[in-house]
Amino acid sequence: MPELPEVEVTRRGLLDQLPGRTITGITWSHHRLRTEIPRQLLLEHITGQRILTIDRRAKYLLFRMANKAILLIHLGMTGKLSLTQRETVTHKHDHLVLQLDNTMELRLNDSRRFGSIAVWPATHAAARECEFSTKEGIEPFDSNFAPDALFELARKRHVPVKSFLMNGRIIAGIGNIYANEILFAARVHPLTPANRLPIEAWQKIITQSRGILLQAIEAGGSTISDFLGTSGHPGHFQLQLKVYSRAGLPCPRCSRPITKTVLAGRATYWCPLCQKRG
DNA sequence: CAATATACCTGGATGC
DNA sequence: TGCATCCAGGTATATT
Repeated sequence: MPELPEVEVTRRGLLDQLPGRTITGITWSHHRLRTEIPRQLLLEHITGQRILTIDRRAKYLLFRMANKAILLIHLGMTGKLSLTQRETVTHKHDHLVLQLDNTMELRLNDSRRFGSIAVWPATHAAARECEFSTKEGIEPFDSNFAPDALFELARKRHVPVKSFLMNGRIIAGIGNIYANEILFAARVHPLTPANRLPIEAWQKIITQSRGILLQAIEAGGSTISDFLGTSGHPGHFQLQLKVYSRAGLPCPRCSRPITKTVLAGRATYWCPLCQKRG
């Protein structure tokens, strides 16, 4: 579910309320997420700590604690973080609950359990973060997300440009919904081999990536079936989607029916008239 | 090394 | 109503 915009919307929702708060207790489910919940590390390094701030890298949230430890949360496909009053009924698939020093708690709900939780103790946090960050791709809002850089990275890659955009080791934060939308906005055919795109096409992709992701953030993200912001409200960018999940419906630009295929296991949509192969 | 397939899960929609 | 099947926003790992 959550791509960069949904993770960023979650981060902003948390920033209103969490910095300055202390985590007074932690509970968890007996299930494992994509990885085992690091229960011992949570107890030792996060319980009793004050939250300084929350950052985002790729689709990960980094909770920076006063003791310099870092709590890392990934939402997977169905993860949602919510800030709720302690007495509010709990839900099936609540896997982590951070009790705060007021009447609230932060709950992680994730039905498919593709999310993950990690704790980096203060003594290793800086090194772990550095190591982690080098493995993640370029941030779309970073200045090094630039045409010449992408052209160079794509030089030896014959994969379709859509797979290239979705490769988190190359570019951070772009998942299936936004890859489809960005390529429509840039008028680039999703099956174009990455190494065949001229520098001008990369420029368009960059401009449209930032435009689409920003619009999506402002719209509170996309709620396809279950994404909710931290206060429980859905996003509404799904109402502005031009091609994603719109197979057979008219292209908003030219009215031709939107085409769908499956690429590397992921649904891929484009307008056969507006998006030409490079 | 690059590209693809597979595995990890639940739940909603669809079809019989 | 029940049951089987397919599909879904992600990513690490194994395999070609």
